[in-house]
Amino acid sequence: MPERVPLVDRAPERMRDRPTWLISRAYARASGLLREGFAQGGDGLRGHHYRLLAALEEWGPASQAALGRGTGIDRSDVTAALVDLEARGLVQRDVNQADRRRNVVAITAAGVRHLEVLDSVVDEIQERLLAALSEDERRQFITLMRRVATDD
Amino acid sequence: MPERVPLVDRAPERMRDRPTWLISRAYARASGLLREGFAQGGDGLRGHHYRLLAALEEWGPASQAALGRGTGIDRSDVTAALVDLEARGLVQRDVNQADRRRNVVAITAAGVRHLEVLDSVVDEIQERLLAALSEDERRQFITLMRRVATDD
DNA sequence: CATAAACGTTGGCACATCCAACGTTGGCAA
DNA sequence: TTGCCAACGTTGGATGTGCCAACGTTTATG
Repeated sequence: MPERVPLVDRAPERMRDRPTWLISRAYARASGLLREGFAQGGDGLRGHHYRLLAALEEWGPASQAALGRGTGIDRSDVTAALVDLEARGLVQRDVNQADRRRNVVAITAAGVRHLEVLDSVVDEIQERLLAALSEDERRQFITLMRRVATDD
Repeated sequence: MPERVPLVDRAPERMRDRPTWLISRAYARASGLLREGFAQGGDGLRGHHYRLLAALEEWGPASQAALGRGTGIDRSDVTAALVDLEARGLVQRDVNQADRRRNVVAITAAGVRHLEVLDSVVDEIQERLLAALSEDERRQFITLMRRVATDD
């Protein structure tokens, strides 16, 4: 009984076509691919690190609280991730002299280079994730997904 | 600066339309709704418990290892969830006398009743999750999602 | 009969998410 | 100016989901 059944179908029938189930399986697959990709080309960094590097590159230097609000990452998790990034020299943190409660966080040149590496890793993963879909279907998927993911 | 921006858009631009990002946001929303629903009508049960009850109701009594293989839940997590379910009287476990390594797990009458409650909770959540989509779009979404979630 | 495999169980790790509390610093109103 | 409150960064912890390793027990296989 080899039971060669895709994981998404190894579920009671009443769950198989439920959006919540499909989403959880897609999430498991996507985060597995991301973890794998980051483990290889990512120097031990993870989703939070990538999000923060990208935010800093696009929005310029910011305080940690602003980063948290902007990216939806909890303040405490921002702190932890920035400690890692700073230890790798990908980010620089200084006390804001105009308001000494705040840090000014900026991406470094090495951080920008690393972000570009991560970008290509992440891009390749999108490709693998949607490999089964045509171009048209990919656009549809993204459009529908945006509306499901938005909790207005 | 109220910044009334949906969480899905509170992200660096390079991430906003990436499937991995949209999936992770949809997952966060779906599991939030499920947690909320289970907390109210679910007696402290969670996804694993629901999956196992549904599997037992659909497939009949089974060993724990078979349940794990059938549902994609790790053996150790199956054990933990069944302990909870048994404590609530929703499931019965007996040693299989024909093979004393195995337990025979069966859903009880109370388990079936509880499963029906959970079913309606879960159904209502699908409705809320896809509220923004038309009937046609929901079918499209499910079709596409199945293919993305499948890691053949 | 000896070795290997399957079973249920325990304990642990990793990750993402979220919350509470603390000391520090700054803004603002009495 | 002073006193209170809010924002900041940080620490520590809880939760849920997913894995994996190891163990003793029991069965199957050589």
